[in-house]
Amino acid sequence: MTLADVAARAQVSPATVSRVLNGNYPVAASTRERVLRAVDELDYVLNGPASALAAATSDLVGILVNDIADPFFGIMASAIQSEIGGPGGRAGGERLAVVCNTGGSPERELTYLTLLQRQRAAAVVLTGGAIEDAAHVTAVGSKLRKLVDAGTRVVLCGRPPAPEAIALTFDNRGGGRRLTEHLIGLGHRRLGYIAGPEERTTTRHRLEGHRDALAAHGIEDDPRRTVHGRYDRAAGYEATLELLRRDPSITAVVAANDTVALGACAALRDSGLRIPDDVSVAGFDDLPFSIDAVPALTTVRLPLAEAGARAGRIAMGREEPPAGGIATVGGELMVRGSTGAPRE
Amino acid sequence: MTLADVAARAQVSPATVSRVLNGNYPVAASTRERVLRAVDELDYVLNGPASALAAATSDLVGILVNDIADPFFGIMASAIQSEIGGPGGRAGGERLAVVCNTGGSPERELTYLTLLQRQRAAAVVLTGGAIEDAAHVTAVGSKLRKLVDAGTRVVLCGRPPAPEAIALTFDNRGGGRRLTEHLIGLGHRRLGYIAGPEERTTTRHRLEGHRDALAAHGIEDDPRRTVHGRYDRAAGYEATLELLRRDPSITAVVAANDTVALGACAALRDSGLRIPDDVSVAGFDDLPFSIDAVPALTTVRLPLAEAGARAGRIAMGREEPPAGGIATVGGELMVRGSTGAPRE
DNA sequence: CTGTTAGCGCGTTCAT
DNA sequence: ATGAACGCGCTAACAG
Repeated sequence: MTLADVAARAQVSPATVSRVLNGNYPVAASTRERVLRAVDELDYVLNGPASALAAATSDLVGILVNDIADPFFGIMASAIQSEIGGPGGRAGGERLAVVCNTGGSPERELTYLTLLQRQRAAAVVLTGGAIEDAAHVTAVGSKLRKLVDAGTRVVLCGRPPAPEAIALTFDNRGGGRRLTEHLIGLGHRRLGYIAGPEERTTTRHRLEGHRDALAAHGIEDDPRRTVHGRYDRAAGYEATLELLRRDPSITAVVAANDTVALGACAALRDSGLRIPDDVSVAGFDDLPFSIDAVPALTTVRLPLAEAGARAGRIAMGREEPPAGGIATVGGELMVRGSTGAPRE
Repeated sequence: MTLADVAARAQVSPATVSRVLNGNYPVAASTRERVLRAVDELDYVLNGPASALAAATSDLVGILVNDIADPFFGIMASAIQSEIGGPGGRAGGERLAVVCNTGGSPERELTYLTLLQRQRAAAVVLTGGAIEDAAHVTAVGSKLRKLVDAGTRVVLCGRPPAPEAIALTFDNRGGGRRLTEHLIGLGHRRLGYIAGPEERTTTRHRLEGHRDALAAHGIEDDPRRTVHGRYDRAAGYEATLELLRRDPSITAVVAANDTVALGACAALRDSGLRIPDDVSVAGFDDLPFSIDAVPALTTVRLPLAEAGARAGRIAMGREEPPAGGIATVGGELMVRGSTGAPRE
């Protein structure tokens, strides 16, 4: 079943069928009608690889995420996809917006980029924090450059800027600073910090913000009060127990994100400590479940859906990229019940 | 930059380069070495559309989900992808496992299936509940049949069986029954039920299980005690207020899933009711956050990751499909603090 | 507005 | 074990 079959049935040339299907060319209404009817009767579906080969472009758009099971990425991916999925692709049809889960692995990130390059993807959106390993940064950078050179639009969303691409970057440092300042303002002086994996930019920036705030208020940054772990609940649980072991006098725990904060809350409760009476807890991201924690979680809201939608539009060329190719998206401090004044 | 360029540099024919890259054919070790070096030096990347066209197959595998921002789907998608992503694709390389977010829209589901058909996808995995609208069921069915006929492997994961495909289906009905039986066993007689969207199979099956349990214990199924809504927190919140309005004497609320249950908890708290002292609450799925609710949520655990992994392996042909093409995956009742005996 | 022609880059015969 | 030749199905120039 090929274009030629449709053409024969509709009594036109294959080229005309192609023009009808792609809609990028004037075709007489009556002809179009006839062709579409033939397409329908034959149940014809365009051969994607063949058109991609002939046209040297494809309808595929890749979205790379670090962890698809984490709503942080799910929300962004959903927003990106909704801006891309609509009509406007080749073949009068839709684009195939597609989410690739790297699982946080540098190798898989590169593999997916290669695969998308191989498919001649129309655009690629990379989301979330990057790995800071020098070799990997170089490798990704050169991959992105090749993609850009090949005509693929590359957008970073919630990821630090890179010279090769347009970036919408989150103000993790500023958010981290304001969050810790909020706690300091409440009177806290001994704050535990649960950071994410060491090599992630998100981890580093949020931690730097925290330290900025401590320094600005003349509070010593005791390294024993910082623990690194994964961005998941179990890590938050473990890290909190470790923090309490190292220094039972802490009055607040700042977590790398909301998921980790939930683990921290569980650990505190299991240790017989009340929130926020004994220990305050703060998260980051403001994921949907954060407001349901008891007490509700103080956190920094990141406009994930808005940023994702914008990244999607830029990737589609439907919105102007920001001046200089970089835009910083700020977070908003959400003060809720999980933080309060320290015990006496 | 094409195969021919690599061939020239390696002093061999294009055919040989193709054979080295695809590894499906004997090639002298020395020749292979030379070719691979040329590939490396030229930074050559195979043209996906061209190979797919010539070979009439592609490395693309599609995973359809109803809501990518919902961890229920994220967890399954992650497991599926991890089984697919590995080596074993064409071109000695990896497969491009790709997640498509339908957002619960029938149109987008069909669109994505067409897009994957157009790309000549190697396999497609559809996850989660299906829409019961007759026209849509027919449309999807015929689409799946065409995909199967075209050589695409189609697997359903957490979705009711269809004649066109292999299915791993969740025992939603049994899980729903056991959950409600648990509450009845605690002494509850007036149970509110928050169901999902009307037209979803998951909704219907869970609700049927609930009703089975009521009937088995001679409890009248008062229709005023069932409310339908979306599978999200806000819907759970609203629905709970509605249930309380209709019948303030209910002693338990069973929710369509954990996310909805969290909304229910919030509504009960905001209404001044204690959980489980005044009203018990139960969810479904056992998503990671459910254990962090206060009190922890009684729910039915579905082995999402295991089922996803198995679906992925079947889609790759690395595991035998179940006998008869259908396997039912059971849920496990997790009794936690959110359910208890009714007040006096 | 429509038909004709010539590739797009690769896999796969068929030879050797 | 390797090379030559053909065609996969479609799009894009170029005519008309």
